[in-house]
Amino acid sequence: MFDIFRKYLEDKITLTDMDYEFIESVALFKKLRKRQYLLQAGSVFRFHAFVCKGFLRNYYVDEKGQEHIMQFAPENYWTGDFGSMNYGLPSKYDIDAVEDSEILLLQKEDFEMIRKTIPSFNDFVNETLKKNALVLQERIYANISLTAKEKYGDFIAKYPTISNRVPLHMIASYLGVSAETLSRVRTQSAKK
Amino acid sequence: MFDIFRKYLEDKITLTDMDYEFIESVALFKKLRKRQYLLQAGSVFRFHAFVCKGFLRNYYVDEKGQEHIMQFAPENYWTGDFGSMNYGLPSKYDIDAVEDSEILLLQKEDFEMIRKTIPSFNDFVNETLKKNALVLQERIYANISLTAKEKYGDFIAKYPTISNRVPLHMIASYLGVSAETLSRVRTQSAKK
DNA sequence: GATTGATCTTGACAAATGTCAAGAAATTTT
DNA sequence: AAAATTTCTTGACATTTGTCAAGATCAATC
Repeated sequence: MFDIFRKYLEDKITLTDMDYEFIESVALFKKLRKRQYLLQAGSVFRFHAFVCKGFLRNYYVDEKGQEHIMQFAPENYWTGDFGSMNYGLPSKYDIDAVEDSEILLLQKEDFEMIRKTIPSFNDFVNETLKKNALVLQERIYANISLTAKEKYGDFIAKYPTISNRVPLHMIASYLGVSAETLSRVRTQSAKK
Repeated sequence: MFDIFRKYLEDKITLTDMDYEFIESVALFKKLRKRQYLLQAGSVFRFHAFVCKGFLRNYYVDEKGQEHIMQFAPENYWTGDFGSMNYGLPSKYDIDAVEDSEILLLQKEDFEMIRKTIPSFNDFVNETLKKNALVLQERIYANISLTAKEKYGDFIAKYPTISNRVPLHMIASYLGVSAETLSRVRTQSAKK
């Protein structure tokens, strides 16, 4: 399972074998069956989670019991909870597996240690955080500017592979639109 | 003007006088009158901008000419455009002054240099990026989950000082709601 | 302090989206 | 293969939100 993570890193930065050995020595691995939780709201989560295989989702359940999907995390994506990680607070989010998955976990402290001792890893983290900010920004733009139809179009254009892998109601939840509206929007688009 | 920035940094990290001297030596300063642009869509912007005084907004103008506010930046906030900065692309956003403002600018290269030579500054950048991600996440949550009324309540609860400083139609634009709806929502809330 | 421009409110109506419910279709489990 | 579960679609209707237009209020400028 570590191979996948190593390949991911090799694609971004150059590390020595020793670096990799160290990272591997502190990495934890976890297999999740479909629908199994990686994190349940209410508990503290102090890991950086990297998806080697499968598909996770990060979502919030409101008082009415409605799920609001904050993030989709397929292979080669990171997930977790910055809030819980940084402030040691109980998480407000659930993370579970949409498909059977294999996850690599790095404890906050180990991750920080790696970041501080390997400059190129630090740059990579920085870069990743900036890219993440860009992605979030684009999502905000879509949220505040587009119609339901446009949101759906934007989503499948940006994430064709994700939209094939998850049920429509999850995309609806991610976009902040009802599943019925999304279903209508889609058949309407297909007609043209 | 540098004093303000120095105070801001002193509050977060400990640097030597030499560090500050170096930072000051590369910093640029800019005064903006109300409505003046710091950045116009179409041009490349390779600065980190820190607001010492005043109030900026970062927004997108769509094909229909509608403004969509991506960020409010009052004193002690950073603004800029990650996309343009990192990829050297023409910006899609406008940034202008909502009030007369004083801005400190750090060129991308200088900023990177500071980050790489001063470890605590690097940690600070990292920390700031993570906090930024949290803020964006919360905004996404509000966008996909709340009604117009709840969005407004959430906004004034989170940003009481901002909501007093900007016209209602800008808050509406930030929230992705029409100004009329927001006006109604507000009088309706006041009645109760 | 008169004028101008910006901001805010309100009404009437239109359009978009949500809700509820039921059944069809597809997928998974047994 | 049958049963169970999940997903998707569709209709009818309610609700929310947007649009357009007009006037009122407020603030800035000369």
